[in-house]
Amino acid sequence: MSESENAGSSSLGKAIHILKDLAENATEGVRVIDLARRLNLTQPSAHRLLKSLIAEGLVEQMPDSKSYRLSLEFFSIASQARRREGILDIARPSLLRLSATFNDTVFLLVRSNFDAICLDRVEGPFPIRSFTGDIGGKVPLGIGQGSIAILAHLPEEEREAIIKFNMPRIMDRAAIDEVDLRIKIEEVRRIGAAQMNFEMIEGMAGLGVPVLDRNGIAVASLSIGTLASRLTETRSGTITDLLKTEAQAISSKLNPFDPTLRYPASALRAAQKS
Amino acid sequence: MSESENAGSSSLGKAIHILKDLAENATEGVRVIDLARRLNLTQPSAHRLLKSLIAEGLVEQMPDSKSYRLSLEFFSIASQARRREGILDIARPSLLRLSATFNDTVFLLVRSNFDAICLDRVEGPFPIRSFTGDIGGKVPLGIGQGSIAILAHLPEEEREAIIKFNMPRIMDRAAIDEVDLRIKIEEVRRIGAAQMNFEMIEGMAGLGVPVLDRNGIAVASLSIGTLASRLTETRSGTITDLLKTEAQAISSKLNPFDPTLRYPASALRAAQKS
DNA sequence: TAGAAAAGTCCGATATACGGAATCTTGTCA
DNA sequence: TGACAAGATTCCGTATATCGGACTTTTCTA
Repeated sequence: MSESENAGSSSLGKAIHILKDLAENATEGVRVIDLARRLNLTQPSAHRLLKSLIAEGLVEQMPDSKSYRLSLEFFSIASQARRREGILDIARPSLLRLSATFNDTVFLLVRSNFDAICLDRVEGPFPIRSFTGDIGGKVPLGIGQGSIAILAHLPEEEREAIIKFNMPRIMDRAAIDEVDLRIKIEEVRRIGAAQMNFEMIEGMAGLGVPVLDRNGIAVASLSIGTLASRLTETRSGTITDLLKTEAQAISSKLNPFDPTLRYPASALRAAQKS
Repeated sequence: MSESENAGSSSLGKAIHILKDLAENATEGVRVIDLARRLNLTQPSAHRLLKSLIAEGLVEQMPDSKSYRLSLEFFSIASQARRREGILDIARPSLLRLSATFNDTVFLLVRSNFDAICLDRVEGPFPIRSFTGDIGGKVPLGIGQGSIAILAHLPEEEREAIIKFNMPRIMDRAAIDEVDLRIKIEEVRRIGAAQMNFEMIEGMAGLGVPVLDRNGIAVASLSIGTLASRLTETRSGTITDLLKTEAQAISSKLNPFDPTLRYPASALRAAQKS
């Protein structure tokens, strides 16, 4: 809020802010008044917009309470965006193979502005916690091995801009400062993989490699999440090799005419939110 | 189009129609002019709305061509809607167990208006094709075993309304008429599971059971998708039993205060689209 | 059961979205 | 390669959809 000049005006902008707010409170549902207060809307406006969103099927009112929440229809519509990149179908066999081989959970992350988004994951038998969480989960570039693997393999100029923008968000969520991050990135660039160095989540460990496009720029990453105790010195070498092999296989199948995920312009707008 | 009175007016409505159109053409991307023609918009309007959607981060313009497509940000936002029901986390262990036991792909479908939406799936080693497809996929209630399992265990009045509305959509996608469907539903109600009777997809077979709430009304279904050759007479009995056991386990863990997925009012609006 | 808080509705003023026309850009064919 | 066509983008005066204050109805709470 505060000095946002023309961002939230226009009914469309407000409606989208409502959707984002509902997403953040997806489990409990949201009352009109709280929504209005949070987004600086009048009650009538909030109500009217919610009605419109319901008419379009993106929102529904919870049967018992009066609260509103996102509809599954909305989820279903947006899920189509996942197919956007051919990479989902290309990578899935690799994920299945890797998960079966390691007996661990494997992630496919792709870059989206200043974040990495989990496009797919195949679960191993061990329960794990990760920064990205489930499919659709988002994490700033720089947090987590899969995410760092991408960040480290972006063009320098872009990488610098991302570090600058993300550093506060990173320090907010993980006990790393900029020096740590830069050392880590250098190491990742050297060995072509992000190895678990410090446990960012208690008891958890990860290992990620970038998926590069024809220009050597990262568009995605393959990573595993596992118990720290399972990522021994001896295992991690083999795991890295296998991840790299699959990443290479995916790279070679990517449509060379598929645009890489670059967002020169929208960087501005992303800076506004969050 | 045609006699839509106030549905598509209001910039919000138009913007949402754009999002839906972009979702349908997620892989290729969409040109302004095609969008405008399909949605009966003027070119400037389409363009202006797209710009607004880009400003909000829901849409992005493809770097090489001028085409527009949904952003991953949009996908990430909507993914939160998946957590809406506690059922996702409750059911996941069951899915993992079942998939490991059968060596086949297991689906969790939930009801959404006249459709079933795939909330989760765990893949087995055999490549399969299904009506619902991947997570987020949608199929009319009445097509596919998991979907029929839900339909068969809804209150009679609601079921009739759904059959009436869905029949054209069903005949459009599967070689079934209303008599077939009603016979099938009776059978499913009798044995509490939707067994593969006719191959709706060449070479594929499925088997689904409903997940009931405290009132005995279906809120979801567990189903497996497999090669027809793998669903032998002897296997299907055991599979049905295991599915039922897990479905029962899920039912008992569902929060009894969680509202069931009923949509009495929004049925109207759903009838307008599609 | 009364009082308060939230939900939902109405309506006139006005800010905002609309689309025709003009301009710029991209693609195509001779 | 140049010139034409189709599409993308911008401009701007006008019509209209949106806005919020005030009001009614419903739900919560003590």
